[in-house]
Amino acid sequence: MTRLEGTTAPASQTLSRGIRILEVLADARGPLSIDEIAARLEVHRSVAYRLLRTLEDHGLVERDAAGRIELGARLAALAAGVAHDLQAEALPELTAVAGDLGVTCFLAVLDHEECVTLSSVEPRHAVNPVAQRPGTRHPITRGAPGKAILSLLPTSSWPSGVSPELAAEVTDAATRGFATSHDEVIPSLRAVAVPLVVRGRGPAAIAVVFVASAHSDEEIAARLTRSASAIREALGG
Amino acid sequence: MTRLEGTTAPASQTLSRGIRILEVLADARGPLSIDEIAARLEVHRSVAYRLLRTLEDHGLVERDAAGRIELGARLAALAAGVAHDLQAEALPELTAVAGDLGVTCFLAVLDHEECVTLSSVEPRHAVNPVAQRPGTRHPITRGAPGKAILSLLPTSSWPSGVSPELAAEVTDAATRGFATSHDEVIPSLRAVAVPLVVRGRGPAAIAVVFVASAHSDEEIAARLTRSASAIREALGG
DNA sequence: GGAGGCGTGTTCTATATTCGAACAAGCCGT
DNA sequence: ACGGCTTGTTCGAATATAGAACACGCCTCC
Repeated sequence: MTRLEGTTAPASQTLSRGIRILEVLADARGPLSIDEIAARLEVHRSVAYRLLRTLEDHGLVERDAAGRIELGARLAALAAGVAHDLQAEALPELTAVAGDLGVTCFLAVLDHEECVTLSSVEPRHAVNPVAQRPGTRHPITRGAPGKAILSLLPTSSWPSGVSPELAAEVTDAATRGFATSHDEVIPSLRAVAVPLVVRGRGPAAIAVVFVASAHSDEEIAARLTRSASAIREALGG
Repeated sequence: MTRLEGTTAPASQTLSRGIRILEVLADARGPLSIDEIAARLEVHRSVAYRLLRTLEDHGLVERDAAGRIELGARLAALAAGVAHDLQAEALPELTAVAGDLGVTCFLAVLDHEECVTLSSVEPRHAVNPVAQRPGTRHPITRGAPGKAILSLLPTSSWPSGVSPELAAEVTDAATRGFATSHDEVIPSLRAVAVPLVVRGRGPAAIAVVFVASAHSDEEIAARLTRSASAIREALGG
């Protein structure tokens, strides 16, 4: 097979296909047969078979009772290593905020043009536990944490298609020091987020989501800012 | 390079090396230079470079401010797809248990001979928030969730080197329906775990950890068993 | 009972892909 | 300016991979 993109950038075809298997499996949200995987990758079955064997050897995929393929638990162990020090320092703070304010509190980081939740802590009787599971992704242009991160970036690296309203909102967030969202990602949910910059690490944010809160946005933001400072100082940045 | 294991099992060398990069990075718990990665893999620098480029294209690794390599946030998104339905159904139950009993509650699954935490919910003011982060791994022979999972397996698939004491404890757990641990994984912490079997999926467990609890082990186990049943029924198995 | 579909797993050779050396170039300290 | 440390690029050789064809087990449906 001829490399498709082979103009300037050398890349490993085999590795890329292996990773695409993981992406396809994550996208499918359920087990897939080898043939289905091969069809989605547009490769021969024997190729998919050999790649899957290798992935299975490393625990990145597993087989269910029917012999079909699904993502392996080892991936969770790998993901725990993402921004390890940041997660370790943030988790106690997330827990404290969730407890103090009675809301879901989470840590999100920038990934290309998306905002990915790394850690999340729910208060007792969370309103929507599934909403902010680790791994949740949203475009950086939607939601409080995305806008908080956007307020850290120079406009030159903003994604294309940012509306004037959003731009105004982000500059507003930059001056206030926090971003909010209302009915933006999940209906009837509100969120408050503050940016978090740690030395040598990409832009991040800590945020809370809730249906209703006894506190004002400013009070919540002040609490989050305190935690963000604590995390930043713990990591020496 | 000659394939080392090439007796009966064909495997992809390139993909395997790419995955080993991720393992090395997770193990290092911090950013690594390309040369360091190449040295640990025992491959030429240019090989590591091309593999890293591919991993970076897919967002599985990123570069920090100094140009060094670390695990990418996209991994967290992939990990969210591991046992997706199980995690989705379990999370509300974990939250309820953590709130009701005031202890950390988590979901763990079997991965080869290890027990991997997938989801975890902390109560307010958790005693040791870092202990049960998603991705935490322990040998299946240590800790309450491991022993609960062990009690589901036939002795033929037990790991080698199970002591008579452990065997007795596991059979005891099988009859009682729950396993416990005390000072076993983390000093001065106790844990209670119940096994969780879902149709077409590998053995799992839900568990709690605490320094002290107002409830007896049996009461906690009964509460966990209720949640396990609810999860199992929600997944139709 | 046997044909036929659908699934996994194996073997094989040509060739495209990968390997790995040698080279180029930036950055920072002394 | 000089070494030492990086990252990034080029290119031929050769090896690991791609993909076809085949073998097998397990269903269903005629």
